[in-house]
Amino acid sequence: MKTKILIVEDDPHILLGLEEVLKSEGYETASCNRGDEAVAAAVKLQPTLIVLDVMLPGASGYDICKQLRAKKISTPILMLTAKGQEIDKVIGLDLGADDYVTKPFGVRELLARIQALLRRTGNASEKNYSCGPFKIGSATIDPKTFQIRRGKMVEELTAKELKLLQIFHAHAGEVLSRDKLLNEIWGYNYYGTTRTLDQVIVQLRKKLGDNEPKHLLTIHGVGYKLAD
Amino acid sequence: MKTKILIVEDDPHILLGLEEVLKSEGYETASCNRGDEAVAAAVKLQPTLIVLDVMLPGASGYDICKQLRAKKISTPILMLTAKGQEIDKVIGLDLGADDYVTKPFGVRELLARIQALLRRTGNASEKNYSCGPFKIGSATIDPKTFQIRRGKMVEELTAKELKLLQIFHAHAGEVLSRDKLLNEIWGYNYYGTTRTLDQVIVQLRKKLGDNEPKHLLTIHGVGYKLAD
DNA sequence: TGCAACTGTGAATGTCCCGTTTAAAATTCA
DNA sequence: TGAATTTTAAACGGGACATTCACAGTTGCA
Repeated sequence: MKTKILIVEDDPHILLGLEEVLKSEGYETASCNRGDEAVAAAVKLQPTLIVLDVMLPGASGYDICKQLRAKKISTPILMLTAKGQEIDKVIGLDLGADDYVTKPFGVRELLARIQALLRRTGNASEKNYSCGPFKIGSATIDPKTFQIRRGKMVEELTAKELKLLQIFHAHAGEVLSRDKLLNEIWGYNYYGTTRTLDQVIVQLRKKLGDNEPKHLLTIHGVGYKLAD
Repeated sequence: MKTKILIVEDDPHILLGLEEVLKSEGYETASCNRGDEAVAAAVKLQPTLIVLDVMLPGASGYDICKQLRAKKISTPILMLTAKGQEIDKVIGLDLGADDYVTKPFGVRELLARIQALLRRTGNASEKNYSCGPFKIGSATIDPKTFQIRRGKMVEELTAKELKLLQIFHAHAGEVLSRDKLLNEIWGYNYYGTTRTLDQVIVQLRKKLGDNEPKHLLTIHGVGYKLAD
């Protein structure tokens, strides 16, 4: 089944652009250019995801968010906000939007966020990372408890550490570039240094007892790979 | 291969500053100070990324964006805009710029954004070649894991070794000149000796178990070719 | 056959990437 | 708010890989 995206946007220029881009990516699109019709459209069309402008005739994006959540509709919402608009309110739990993009935004960023959102909410075409325990070398990782066990040693994992382990596990044996890992874990607009990743690797090698290293291998100039 | 950045900027002050900064960061730079020459320059120079001022003599940054995208050139574009310029609606969708920085901007911010842009546009150098395993003689090469297997022998490949193998495989049977190989792997302005290539060939023959040699054949005075 | 140009290869050198430590900043939690 | 934890940043040394060197071996051609 195709993923259906509802776009609520009054500027015809942007709307057309969005539709074109999303269609070219294989999404099915529907649109709505008035705020006061958006809720009805969402109910009727049952989209997988909603892209919602904040400034709209009829009703603001904020209102729509609230109304949808009030109706117990939990469709993921990606907000479009202009720079300077108060975004604090948008992402908070009180409104229920799941992510936001500030205009002007790049096509790639938008797509990345849509994908991320779909993935997070479990509607992704790609697989989610499993929640069951798995092993790396002699260590057992349990995503549910954020713990890593090795013999009788038990240690806690941080969110980033766990995620990195899950990615490695899902792509066991494959070489994963630093860039790819950074994108996967830190998101598509992370402006930090690439050394941050090393730090997590260091911690993981310690917790895995991987001193040689035998499991988290460095591929010089490229990235890392997991060898069981 | 060095990352090449094309700077399109008419203010010589800013241009020089940008060039200096980017060069000191290890980027290769090219520049263009007229809008109406920018598209041609981008086509000719094939930069990895374009830094594009909005206000330009000849043609505006907006136009250049459009023209490039119309030509299906998807080089990532970082826009330079003055404060107050109306970029909101235009920059993102219908124009296809990927990010922007408002003047005056800090060097750190600019560099961070360039890095982020390069990262998220996935500048993996070996992206063009297929990712599935392939065979050369009795050896199996797996690009995903950077490994070469021959019977029960498994060895690791370096990035350059893998890339060279992929090129040979993509042009199996063809004679590839040293110059062509050097250009493909080291980039179009590499001033090193041609002996560097030989060294990689030596390593590969070892890892392929190609002693005679039977697979990586030397074409005297020209280059090499792969015979399966 | 002999010369000149080209190539193979081990070893020396150089360069840049990564590992690691330390500390600061951000975040969480009490 | 302040302590504890997590995340990010900066700095530096070691080491892996890339490159060059030197010389022997090979090829092509007159």
